[in-house]
Amino acid sequence: MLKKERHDFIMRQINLHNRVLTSDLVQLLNVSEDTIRRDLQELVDMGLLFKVHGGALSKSYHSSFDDSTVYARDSKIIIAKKATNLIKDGMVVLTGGGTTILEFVKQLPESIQATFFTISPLVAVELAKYNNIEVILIGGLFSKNSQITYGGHVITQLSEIKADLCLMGTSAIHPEEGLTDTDWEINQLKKAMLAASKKSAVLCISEKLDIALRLKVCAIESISYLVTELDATDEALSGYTIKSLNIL
Amino acid sequence: MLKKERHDFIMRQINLHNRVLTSDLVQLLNVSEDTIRRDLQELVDMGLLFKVHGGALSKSYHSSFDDSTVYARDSKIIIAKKATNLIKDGMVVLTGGGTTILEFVKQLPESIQATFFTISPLVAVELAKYNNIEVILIGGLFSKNSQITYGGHVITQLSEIKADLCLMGTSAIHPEEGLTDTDWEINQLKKAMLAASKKSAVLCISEKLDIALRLKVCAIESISYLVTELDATDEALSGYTIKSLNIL
DNA sequence: CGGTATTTTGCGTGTTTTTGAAAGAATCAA
DNA sequence: TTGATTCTTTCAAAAACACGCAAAATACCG
Repeated sequence: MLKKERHDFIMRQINLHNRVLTSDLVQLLNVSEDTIRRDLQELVDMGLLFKVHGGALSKSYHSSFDDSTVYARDSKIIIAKKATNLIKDGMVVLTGGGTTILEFVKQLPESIQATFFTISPLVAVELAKYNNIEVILIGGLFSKNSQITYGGHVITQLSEIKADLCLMGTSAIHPEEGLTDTDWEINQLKKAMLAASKKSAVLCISEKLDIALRLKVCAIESISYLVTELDATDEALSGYTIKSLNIL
Repeated sequence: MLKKERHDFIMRQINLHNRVLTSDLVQLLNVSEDTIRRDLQELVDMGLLFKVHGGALSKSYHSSFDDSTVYARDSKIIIAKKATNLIKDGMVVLTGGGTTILEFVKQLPESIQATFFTISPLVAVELAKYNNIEVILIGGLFSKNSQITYGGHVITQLSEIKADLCLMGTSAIHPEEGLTDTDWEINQLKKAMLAASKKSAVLCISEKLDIALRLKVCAIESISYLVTELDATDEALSGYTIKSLNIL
């Protein structure tokens, strides 16, 4: 393999994952550590990446440090990590959009092997960084507010698929009223997503608990998993302890 | 074997595999290393390939490399600005993906009112920033390399729409060979996109001119506009001056 | 046809680039 | 702190390279 091709390979890895480990590259490219180190140094000299102990980072990663703008990011990371346990190799998963789902994708283990359907372009792009995940983006009208596809076309396509698990963020959840929403289109969409999956998991930060909005998506009996940043035994979750709903 | 034959042979190898090793050529062509080196140098001087230690690479191969810094960004901005003149209020536009298209979107006037179909999630997200643009994302399998949707589902949907203008980036364009590509799926996709539009514009940085790859998309007669960073009267564009093709 | 210029090619020589190994310093994680 | 990993520096061998030269082939011209 030519040096230029190695550089190319490394840059592709960087652009894909925003980071790269020296040791991984040694294995993948089958050359000595020294060669990789020299390659990385040359790429640094060209100003294409950023070297750290153990590997290298994307230059743009440095600037994307303003992830702090994501509201309640710490909580969402906890939720995301818990949710990754639901994904097993070989699964077919359907996901919505939103920052929590996006965080969930980032927390997935590197080696996971699965098929993901999603209505969120941003989630699709993030999922594409995993080698063993097949990504199918469901197309349709693109919503400027929620950055997901919606509308009749999306719902038609959802009716044609059957996933093992549906992962969605939530606007509001309530023990009696179940999942609720304010937007008619989003409401329809969520119903269609639930109908397209055998099981469903709702990712929900604790402050959205015990709230009911105008439009009902489904009862909490229709949900299989509720994932919050709280401990499963937490007082605030007592209203949700029914047999069909796993809290984690 | 004549020199010209060797050159042709080398170029065929390059277009086929995107790369070639000096040592391989020595064996295949049964000449000395020096001869091969001289051949490669001459092809470089003609601007047909890219020489590296150990062999040579295709000029278009170069493209996947600099995604982070966006290769030849200045040129792409010039192209993008020119291309925005093609968009009129009320138009239905179909776009592909790639950094040039993305730059084009960023250069659009704030007030533009139009409908955009796209196979690129990133383009969709960028388009969504415009209030008066309706965005329809065409869904399907998501390609990790090119960050666009592809496959049979995309092509089926493309067959159902009719746009006024199709905007696409390009891997290679040649006066006789027309638009060409190396990837079968992308090739099919581009054909479908062209078929779905009344007119078509190709955005192309000058270094992709006069290159022919393995798979043909269409003849240059099928293209309505060719947008490069060069002046329309530039020498390098002389081979493309046919009646049906507007150069800008 | 003969003689001269030009091109092409291969070879020898010396230089540069690339790569891996070794040794010791620096860094990290527990 | 201690042990393990990772880094840096230095060195050596192999591969690839550039340059000049000369033989062979080809083209050109009177």
